[in-house]
Amino acid sequence: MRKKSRSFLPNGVKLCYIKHMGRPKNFEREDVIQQAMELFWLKGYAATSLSDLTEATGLNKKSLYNEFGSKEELFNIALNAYNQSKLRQIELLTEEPFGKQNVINYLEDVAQTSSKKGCLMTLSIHESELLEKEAKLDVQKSFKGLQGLIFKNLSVDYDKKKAKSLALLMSSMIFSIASLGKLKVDKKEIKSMIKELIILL
Amino acid sequence: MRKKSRSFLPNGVKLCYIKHMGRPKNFEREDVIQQAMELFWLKGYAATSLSDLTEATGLNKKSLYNEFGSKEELFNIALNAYNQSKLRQIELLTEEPFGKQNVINYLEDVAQTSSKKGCLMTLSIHESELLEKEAKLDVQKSFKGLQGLIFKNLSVDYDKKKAKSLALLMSSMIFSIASLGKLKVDKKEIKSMIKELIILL
DNA sequence: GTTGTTTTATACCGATAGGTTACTTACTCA
DNA sequence: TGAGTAAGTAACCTATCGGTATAAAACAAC
Repeated sequence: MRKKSRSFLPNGVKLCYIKHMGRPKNFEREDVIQQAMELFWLKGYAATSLSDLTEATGLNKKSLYNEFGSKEELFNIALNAYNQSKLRQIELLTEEPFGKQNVINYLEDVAQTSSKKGCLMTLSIHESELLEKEAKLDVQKSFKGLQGLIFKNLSVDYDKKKAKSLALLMSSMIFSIASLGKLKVDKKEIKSMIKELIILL
Repeated sequence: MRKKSRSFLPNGVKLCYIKHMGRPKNFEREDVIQQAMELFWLKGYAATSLSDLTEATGLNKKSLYNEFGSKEELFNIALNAYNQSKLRQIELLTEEPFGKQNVINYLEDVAQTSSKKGCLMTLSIHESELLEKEAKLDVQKSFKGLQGLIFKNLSVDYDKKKAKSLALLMSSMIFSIASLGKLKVDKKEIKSMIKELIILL
């Protein structure tokens, strides 16, 4: 009888099986997010259609909507994943001791990893007229976060006013680099450019 | 008789009247281009629909197509007009004598005129995956032109290698500034930022 | 095997995209 | 005035947009 086999559980409590009921999904959520991210990154939000997404991910529309709710929500999730993927780079700005060397390391890494695909966050900023508040706030917050971290590092070496201006300059270099990437400017040239910039520090 | 009144013309040559035949247009081509430009500038190519364009310009679809051929062609023309409108700024880089002061003047003007709408060229770069060759080449050419002019000015004060890197840095600031504009960063901050940058020169 | 649950495939929805057709209107020319 | 021409209007075209309804398929529990 069932009662015997579950007698170790309190009344009303059921076993929670790892395997869920119903037909199993035949996709990995993280993979799908990754693929969607690549697509949005390449084409932007407006120009990426549901057909593009279903084609790239292998999922059909219904499954996409079951999993993510809407194109917009999927975009927000993808944008988030993109920002997460940049965390390693950002962490260069949290190394002890704080100071301008962290900023130099960060900028050199950004130049080194610059891509011909540009940068999803930069793209989103320019598309922001189409996006809902959530995505707008996301990019706003991401950039402010970066700017703040750079400011914190530069505050060690400069007075507040100068640190602020320099932080804006250094943080906004991600936009320059993203655009140069899209323009297929050689990575070597971008690195030389950054070399010149960090003379300021 | 006609012959008498046109006797001063050679045979087979007709008077070319300023007024053209048929119903006159009730729009100014330049105005329409301007309005289209503003719209593309605000929303980007992909997100600007024909309805948006007809609404903003007052022209109906047929007239738009008669005049400009297609959405893509209109965009190319608008992008061109945008670049033309930036010529005054660019001319700061052709003042005699050539030298870094020209670049400083240019950058300060770019900062001064930075807009919350960003920059149509920068937006187009990030949308370039959607655009046909013509628009791509246009932005490519525009940027190379700017970069070349800045290089020419900096070559007066620096050796070739340094001038090249500095030129890339200074020219790509238009992308940073455009993005900061879209992020609603205060113009005053942008100007302070540029103040810091030109210390390099 | 039956029942319940979840995912999948397919077909469909109204709305809108970019673009065109057919016709009317407004002008020049003679 | 009437013929010729260019521009404007509105209805229409097909394709695709983001999003859904329905039902078959694949699993767990029993």
